[in-house]
Amino acid sequence: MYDVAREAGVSVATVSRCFNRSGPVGEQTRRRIERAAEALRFVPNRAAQSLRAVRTHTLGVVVPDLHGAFFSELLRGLDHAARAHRYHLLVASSHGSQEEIRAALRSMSGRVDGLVVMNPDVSASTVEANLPPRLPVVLLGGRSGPAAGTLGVLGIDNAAGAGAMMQHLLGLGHRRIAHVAGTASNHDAAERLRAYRAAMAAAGLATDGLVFDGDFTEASGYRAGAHLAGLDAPPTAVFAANDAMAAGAISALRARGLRVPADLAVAGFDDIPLARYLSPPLTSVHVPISDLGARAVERLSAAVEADAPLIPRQETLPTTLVVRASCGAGDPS
Amino acid sequence: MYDVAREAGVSVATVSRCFNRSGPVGEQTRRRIERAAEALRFVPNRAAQSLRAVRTHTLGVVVPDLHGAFFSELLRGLDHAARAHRYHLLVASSHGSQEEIRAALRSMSGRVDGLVVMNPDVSASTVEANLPPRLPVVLLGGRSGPAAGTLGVLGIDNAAGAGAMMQHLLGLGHRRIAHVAGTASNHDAAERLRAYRAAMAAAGLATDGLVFDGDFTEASGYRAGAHLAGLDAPPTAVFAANDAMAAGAISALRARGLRVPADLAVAGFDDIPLARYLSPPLTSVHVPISDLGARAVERLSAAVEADAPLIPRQETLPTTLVVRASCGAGDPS
DNA sequence: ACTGCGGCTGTAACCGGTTACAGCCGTGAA
DNA sequence: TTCACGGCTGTAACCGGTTACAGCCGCAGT
Repeated sequence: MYDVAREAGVSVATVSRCFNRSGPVGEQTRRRIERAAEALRFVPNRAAQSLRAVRTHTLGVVVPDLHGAFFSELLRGLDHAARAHRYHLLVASSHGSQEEIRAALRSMSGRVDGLVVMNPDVSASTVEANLPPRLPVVLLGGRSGPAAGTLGVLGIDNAAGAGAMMQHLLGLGHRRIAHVAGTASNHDAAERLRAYRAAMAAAGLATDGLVFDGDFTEASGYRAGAHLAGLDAPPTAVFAANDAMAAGAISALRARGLRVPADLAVAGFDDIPLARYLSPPLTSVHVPISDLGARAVERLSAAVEADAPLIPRQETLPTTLVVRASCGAGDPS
Repeated sequence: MYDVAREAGVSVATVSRCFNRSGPVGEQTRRRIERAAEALRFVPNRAAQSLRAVRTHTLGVVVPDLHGAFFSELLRGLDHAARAHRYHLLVASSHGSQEEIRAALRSMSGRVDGLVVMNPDVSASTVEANLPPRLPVVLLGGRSGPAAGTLGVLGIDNAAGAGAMMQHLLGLGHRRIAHVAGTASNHDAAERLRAYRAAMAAAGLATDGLVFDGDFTEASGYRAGAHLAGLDAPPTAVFAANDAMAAGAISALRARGLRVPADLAVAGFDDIPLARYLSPPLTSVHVPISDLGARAVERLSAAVEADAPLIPRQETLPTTLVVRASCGAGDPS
């Protein structure tokens, strides 16, 4: 900036005012400055601006992984809302490891005005210990305990969603319903599994041998499908903890000559955009993934604008059952 | 930091040395400092560190959109490589608009050590005009002209991939082959369309009425499938410019009672992870998406470490044909 | 000619770290 | 006792912007 000032024959203060329109600058002075800035390819250094302003216009995002449609959709929601509020996104992924989480959180300090942390197995105290006080943070989909300290918590209603799906399947007459569970340490996965077990128990049905441990990937869904197809008494329905595993399961079942839904109904969870385009279109539980991101940004943005600590409220977004052809009911389109 | 220094009864220099192990610090002094830092929840301000060090340990990523498996996969590749080189990622999306691109680029200045820009319709001069000189930049999948100025260019071999796919379809005996094109302004889409036309022309086949304008979304693929199924003389094969549109097309064809591949073969492009789990498993052109991201990070990282301008080389990554069941050939699993 | 005033512009402190350089202190040797 | 030396620690400049405050200049009014 000093170079631009020298080139234009003015002081740095004038250059700054010219760029931010934060003070009066003479017409021809402005032209000289703009010419100089262009010639020198001057672009203001945001780090310096952030340092001085104590505002970065950036929100941090820490997710366990970037793989799959779920995170893609979440990021899209975050991005969309961030753009609307004129924020940028700083993304870090912490492949589950506590150490990586610590590093990711610490790397955010001073670079962001607020933080979205999605991590099943991270405690509120870990987050707080590695961030400066007063930084607004929203925890996504963590344990639904009371929002601790100054953290906001945002989750989805896994129990209600999984419950609705189970009622749907039971209502269609299914009695042997299998469940392909998500990553064991994942909180959402645990809630979905619990709701499955509860619904089966309430209907007086056993779940022995009907729960398959998956990890949210298509490949694990495929393995589950292959396993179930080979059973002596295969289930008549499979409820997967997410859509990717449901797609994998369908693929495995078909490869073994089973028809979906005629021989076996399949249902998923998340309702990713592709779900309606699978063959057959997948019955799923719609999760407002991008709304989740949008809502997180709203809350952070509100806290930042007001320069007040975030209200440590817990919020749960509703889920809705989406019936398509893969369970044999509803519009077969 | 001054607070920590005061609390521990030392100077800021000692605190800094203690944290970075960049100088000798007495044993009990260190303990006092650590105790004070913990009590005050001190986390160093990265903006200040960046400003002083002129290194941010962050790479910027500008993509047109965050939607879909392609970007998800790209981000994963970038993230993985960035993590390996101990970099963080600053992500911005510029929904196509020139103005948003400008804003995104300018917001990166001083916050990143290097930049990955993926944008079909952005000229090298736009990029250069909105970034400080000497900032290493890799352009992804842009026009494959000679790498301009100081920009690196990284692309994939669309022509070879689409060509191989067309040879495969023609080899299976197909003569009426339709193409579902990607977003018109997209460079990759244009190259794939061109290769399709070239292959048809070389085989002496007409393409009248066989090209459908899509936009890379499942919905546009669905519309294309519905349209093609309703033709008086439907094609015997459909080559979609990406997998999402292929999935949409399959869904539409099945909804109208057509069998894939028996009545109509379908092929895609990108080979997203889900492709093998579609029903039927999708024949596609494998694009090393995550390698693309990894390679971009490698080149930027090399330039940053060497503190030398990036070598403005153009690099093209190969694509490979992946035959699955959706075209009636190959392993039907 | 002098004063008042308003429009531009310049000087310098500050944001929160890092680090070159200088200084302090205690110990061992002369 | 004096001096050299090495191990710690403190002072202050610097990174690149922003901005409070002061100063300059020209013009209108008296």
